[in-house]
Amino acid sequence: MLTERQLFILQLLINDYIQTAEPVGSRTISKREDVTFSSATIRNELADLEEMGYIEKTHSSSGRVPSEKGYRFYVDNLLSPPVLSKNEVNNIQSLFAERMVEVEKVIQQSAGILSELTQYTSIILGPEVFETKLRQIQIIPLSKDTAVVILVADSGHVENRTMKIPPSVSMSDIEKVVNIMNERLKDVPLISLKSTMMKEMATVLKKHIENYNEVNMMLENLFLYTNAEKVYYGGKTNILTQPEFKDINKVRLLLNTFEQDEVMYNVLRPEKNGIEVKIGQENDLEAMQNCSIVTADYFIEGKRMGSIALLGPTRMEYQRSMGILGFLANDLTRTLTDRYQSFKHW
Amino acid sequence: MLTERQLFILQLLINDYIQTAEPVGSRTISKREDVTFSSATIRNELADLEEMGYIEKTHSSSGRVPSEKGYRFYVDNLLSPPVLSKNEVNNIQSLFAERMVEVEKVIQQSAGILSELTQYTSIILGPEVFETKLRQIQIIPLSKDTAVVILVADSGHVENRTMKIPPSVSMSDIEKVVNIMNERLKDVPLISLKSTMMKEMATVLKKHIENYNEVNMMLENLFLYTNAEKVYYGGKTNILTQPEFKDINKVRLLLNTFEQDEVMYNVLRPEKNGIEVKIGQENDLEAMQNCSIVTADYFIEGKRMGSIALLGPTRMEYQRSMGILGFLANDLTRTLTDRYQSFKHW
DNA sequence: TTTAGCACTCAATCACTTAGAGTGCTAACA
DNA sequence: TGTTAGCACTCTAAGTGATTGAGTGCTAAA
Repeated sequence: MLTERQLFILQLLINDYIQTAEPVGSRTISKREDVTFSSATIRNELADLEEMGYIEKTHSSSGRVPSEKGYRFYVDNLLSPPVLSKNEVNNIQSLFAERMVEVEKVIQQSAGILSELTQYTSIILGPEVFETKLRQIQIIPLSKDTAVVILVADSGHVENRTMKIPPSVSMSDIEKVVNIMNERLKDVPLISLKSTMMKEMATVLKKHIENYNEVNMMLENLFLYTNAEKVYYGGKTNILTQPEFKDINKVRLLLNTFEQDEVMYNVLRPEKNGIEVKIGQENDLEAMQNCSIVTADYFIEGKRMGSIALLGPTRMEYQRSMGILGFLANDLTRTLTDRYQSFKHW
Repeated sequence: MLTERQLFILQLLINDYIQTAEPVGSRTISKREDVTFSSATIRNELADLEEMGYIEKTHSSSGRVPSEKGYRFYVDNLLSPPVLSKNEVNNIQSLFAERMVEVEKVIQQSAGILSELTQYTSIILGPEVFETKLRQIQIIPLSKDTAVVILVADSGHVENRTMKIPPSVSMSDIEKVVNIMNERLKDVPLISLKSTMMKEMATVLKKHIENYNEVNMMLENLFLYTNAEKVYYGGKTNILTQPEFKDINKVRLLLNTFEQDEVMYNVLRPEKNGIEVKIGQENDLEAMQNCSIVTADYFIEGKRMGSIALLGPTRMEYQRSMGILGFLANDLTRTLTDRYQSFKHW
């Protein structure tokens, strides 16, 4: 168990290190005005804290640096509830005051604000297709053997893909299929479009359509990609300003990871509700083992729709980051729920 | 005027420097088996070449490095017509053999291949809206005051935006507007949609629509953004492996530039036809003044549709890059023209 | 005109020193 | 018994000087 004083010293040390990125020595701590005991006492305490694994030395005569265990303890036990500055609150609220029409834009802007306020990299996972439902499906022919299929979701999200039409399938068949789809698939969640289609439509299609097999193949291809959520970034290169990223190879590794959406999905899919912090090695990805990620979820009508995150060095301003992130997640939840209800109850 | 031998030496020097990234000395050159004269002779020649500004020293007793003038001369006069290896040709052609349906995908894959073959960063400017024409316009209501507008171009390109509908405008009005638009705006190039609309539709609209002013405002907003071409990247971080990018600030500057599409449009819009090379300071952007860019255009039915580019250090493998780029531009032109014709003559 | 030879320059590297920040330990003190 | 002053010790960072080697420019001879 840690004594009061050890807690205090650990807190001071981590705060100092977060600011300076330099190992913190006993003298530095003792010079603070709210510290009454001497550097020698602090040395003793530091030795104990080190023995317990909360702090480390970079070399035998260096100051101390928080270990990951130390950060974990700090985040779990030593943070006071975050207070946002007026400026920060204004910044965020003026964003939502704008009442932008497009969800994509709201999210992109949120990412921008997050990274601007924190100087870290912000990552937002767009609303999951999970909950959005099909509003309408349309097919527009482009040439004798290609057409564009357009799916409109009730969230206003539009997806389109170009597809090849086998020669054996006639345009009137296609029209029939589309009509049937619009009847049967309306309000089906995008995510289960494929399975619902296979179940619900097979018999109907067989009855009305000549070339059932070709059509079926075509439709299978159409819904092949569960077109996953988009990942939005703000301040992608902000993280490069951190001294821990002077090594260009780390940078490359990280930036490459950013490009792989599938990988990022997993990074952002939090394991528990609320604000979650992953510190250093707690991240599975090699590229992120010098980083910490703070994630929060946003909701629509109480259902989790996506998440927003801040990526910084392990030496991250956790308190402030968590505060800003939580606040924005709330506003995002409120805004999107409002909007969704206006769509739904229409 | 340069003598034969000076040309030869300059060529050797640049080739060597492109490979090694190290200043080249007279001895290094003299050791090559196709060099018959001594290092002392080469020193004299190097001194002359330096005086003429084709090469530089990094310090008073260092080997020589090509100047930008030197690279320029090299590119303009010393390159033999590029020969692609079988492997390279196969790689590129197997890409186009796939016959992907979506233009976006073709382009994305091209970017991938380019960066893989060259280890530089590839940048492709998607087909310009310039030549593609409107095929159909659709409006799908989302709630009582919002709707999604979908524009489908004859290239298969789909654009959509969500818009607010003023309360004074009725759904039937909207339908009328859409009908009129589909009549009048079909086959109008996307780029001139707005102006054509203003000219052609004003009188018709006034006649048929009650709230002409509101509707007009709405439409103006709709076409406000000339939704510009997309920029595709391959190997965004490849350039970081080059030794000239060990400075993290240069990296940041460059990567930030990549994020700004509008800036990149100008980078990629070439001044003349054919394969163009911009070396170092010839680039306007500060972030790219250590870089060279090779650009080539691709065409549809003889009309320029976009460009593809390779970004590397000034010490770039110009000959190979130009070869690969030109070859791919050709194939892209062929593929897209084929496809476009199948759309157009349908 | 070419080349061998030589003096000279400079960056890079290594060994060495010094300064300073930090530690751990011990002994004295409250 | 907990705290602190004092001191020896450690290690890094920064600076100095010597050495090496790759390179140059110049000169004089072939």
